[in-house]
Amino acid sequence: MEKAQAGARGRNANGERAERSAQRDPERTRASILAAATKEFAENGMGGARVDAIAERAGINKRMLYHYFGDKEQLYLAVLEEAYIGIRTAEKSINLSDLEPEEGIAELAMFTWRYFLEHPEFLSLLGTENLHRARWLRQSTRLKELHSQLMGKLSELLDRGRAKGIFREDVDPLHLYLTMAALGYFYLSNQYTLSTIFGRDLAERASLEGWERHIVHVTLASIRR
Amino acid sequence: MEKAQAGARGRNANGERAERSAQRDPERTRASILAAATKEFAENGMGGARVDAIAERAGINKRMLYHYFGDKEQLYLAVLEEAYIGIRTAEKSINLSDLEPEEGIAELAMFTWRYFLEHPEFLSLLGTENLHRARWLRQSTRLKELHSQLMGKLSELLDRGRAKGIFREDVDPLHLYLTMAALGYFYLSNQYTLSTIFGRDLAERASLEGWERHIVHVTLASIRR
DNA sequence: CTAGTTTGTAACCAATTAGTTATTTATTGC
DNA sequence: GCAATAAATAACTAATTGGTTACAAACTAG
Repeated sequence: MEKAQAGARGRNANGERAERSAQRDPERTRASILAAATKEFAENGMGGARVDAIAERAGINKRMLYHYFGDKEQLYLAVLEEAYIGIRTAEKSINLSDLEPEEGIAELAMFTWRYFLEHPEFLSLLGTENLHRARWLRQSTRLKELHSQLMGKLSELLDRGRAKGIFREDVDPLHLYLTMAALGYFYLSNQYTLSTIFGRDLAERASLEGWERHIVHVTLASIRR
Repeated sequence: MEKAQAGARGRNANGERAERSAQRDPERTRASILAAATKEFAENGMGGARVDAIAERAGINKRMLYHYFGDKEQLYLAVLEEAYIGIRTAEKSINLSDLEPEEGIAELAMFTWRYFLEHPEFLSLLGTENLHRARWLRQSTRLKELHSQLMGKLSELLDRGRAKGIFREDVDPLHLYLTMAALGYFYLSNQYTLSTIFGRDLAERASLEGWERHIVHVTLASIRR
């Protein structure tokens, strides 16, 4: 091509950013690298992911990937951090304090299940990261505070249920969260081997709906007095 | 080295195999390749595992690996099949028919948990295989019959408990197995990220024992009338 | 004892891979 | 308008990787 078109460039009358030039757009480039990397790492793991494949999926030159993220490992960590921020941010938006304790627990259990169902790449990334014993996650500083909020919410629901006399005295909020998460995570992340060896398609709509009800049932049964 | 020592070779007086030559021993070579491959695939996944690393771990020449197993993918499938045979074989040895229904379920839940705890490589292999949507497991023919036995055992326990009036009417044996497996699998396979984000070491002895009790409690609570 | 087969080794190869260099083009602060 | 800087491309490289070739030693059947 020759010179740039005068069309979509610079700032508009209000001094705000106009729509970016088709030729240069750092934010969009960065975002598309991150999105492409999320897919590639989720599908192939850290060891199986290919930097060239990420560049191609993102429609950018490989050099840009190193420009924005340093190297493959830092890119992977950025992907992982963004994935955690995604679920914890979505969690924030559910309001549990208006609900009865049992309803609140059920709501959180269903939220977790549905989030896992709609974000298979999150599950894959967790699997990959654990394969490597949290080697990269442990380097991340800015994640821990995200999780104390979740524990706080659960503790509050448990306290209210205990005061009402409907929940057991000795429920550990971490155990409760792990129970809900385990039931959703295992079913979805292992659906391929499970469907194969048990000869039942776990991805069918009816099976998925049945498992959601099962999760709520098991979770509540485990904490009721 | 020069000529072979006459020492440990050929057959003994009874015509049986004597202890193998130090120089040639196909069975031992094959077994050590399989053991080394199990470790390498479990630690690094299919994409991250290195054929050279397997050969080195096994203390054999890489050529032998191709001689016995064809290529990397067939070796991986052999590792996976052996891992499944391992757990299903161990399961066979527990006798549930002498136990009361509740005890039987508890026994199976504890067995599953302990097997997972003692065979982390099995969990890793499942994770890797599911990352690839059971691509290799689906090619395996000889695995399905292994699993119908397990379902049979569970159905029998559930029937007896239902007849006794202590279990609910509508329990799906597959759901029951998935519940026990999910609680063990998730805790162990995700222990590294979970310990990191929640700031609690899930591998501590007391935590592990607490989780075993939790699994039994949740499993039984979910099926009791 | 010997020819054929199996088990084993060492060195090699073509393809792939993470990361770089050299260079050009667009954008921005002054 | 213009120098400085940021964004982008294409081509390259050194190391690694899965798989192979050529060859040698050990075992077995007749």
